Amino acid sequence: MPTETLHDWNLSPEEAIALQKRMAGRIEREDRLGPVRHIAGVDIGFEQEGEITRAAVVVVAWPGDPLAGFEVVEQVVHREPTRMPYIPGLLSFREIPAALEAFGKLVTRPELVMVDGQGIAHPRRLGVASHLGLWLDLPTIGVAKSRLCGVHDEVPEPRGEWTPLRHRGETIGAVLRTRVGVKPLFVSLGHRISLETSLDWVVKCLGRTKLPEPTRLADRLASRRGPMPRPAD
DNA sequence: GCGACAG
DNA sequence: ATCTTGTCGC
Repeated sequence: MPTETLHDWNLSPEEAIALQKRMAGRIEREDRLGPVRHIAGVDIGFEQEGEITRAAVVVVAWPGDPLAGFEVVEQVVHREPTRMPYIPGLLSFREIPAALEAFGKLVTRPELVMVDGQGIAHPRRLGVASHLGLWLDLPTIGVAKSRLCGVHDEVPEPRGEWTPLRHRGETIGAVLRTRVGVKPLFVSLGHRISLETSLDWVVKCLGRTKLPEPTRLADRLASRRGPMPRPAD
């Protein structure tokens, strides 16, 4: 019997692609967010040769000091059998079911969500951050460590510098230098937020590492790596 | 047809 | 994503 938390994610690649094309039209690319007091970071990891999917969500308080370390308000983990293989362009169908279950365990309702993956910087403009944003009806930002599609110039070295990521004649995101001498981040709006505001939040949440704190914390929790020692001031 | 391809 | 050893730099 279907329940409200059980969705039909068992789609063929063709059906999944058709669904993405339909849902992409519902993505809001302009700011529609209220006061931000909590920011959630989401990431997925795997255990046992990929048999188990592990979704992690970490909620931090805003305002906070990324260099000193944000206050972690809540963090949850959800494990379940992996549903489908990784297929470029269809990542959300592999990761979102587990992510939604993890969000269901949250007591706090974040006002902004950062997702490990692309937002609209996707062939059909519906990366995992956008897809999750629609399901949660929350503002989401896609924070990816590498490129899925699009072209861009070289990014200037200084931290905070960025260059547009373009695809088929439109700007779909930004390639952001978060650390000097380190591969840049691919930032794109997920849902209910503009690219400019997305970049603003990612930069504001930058600590000493390549990833913004919410995503870095979720990344660690998802992969079961313990806390990293923070160098003394 | 060929290469590229988030995690 | 995950696995894994050595290496570079502050």
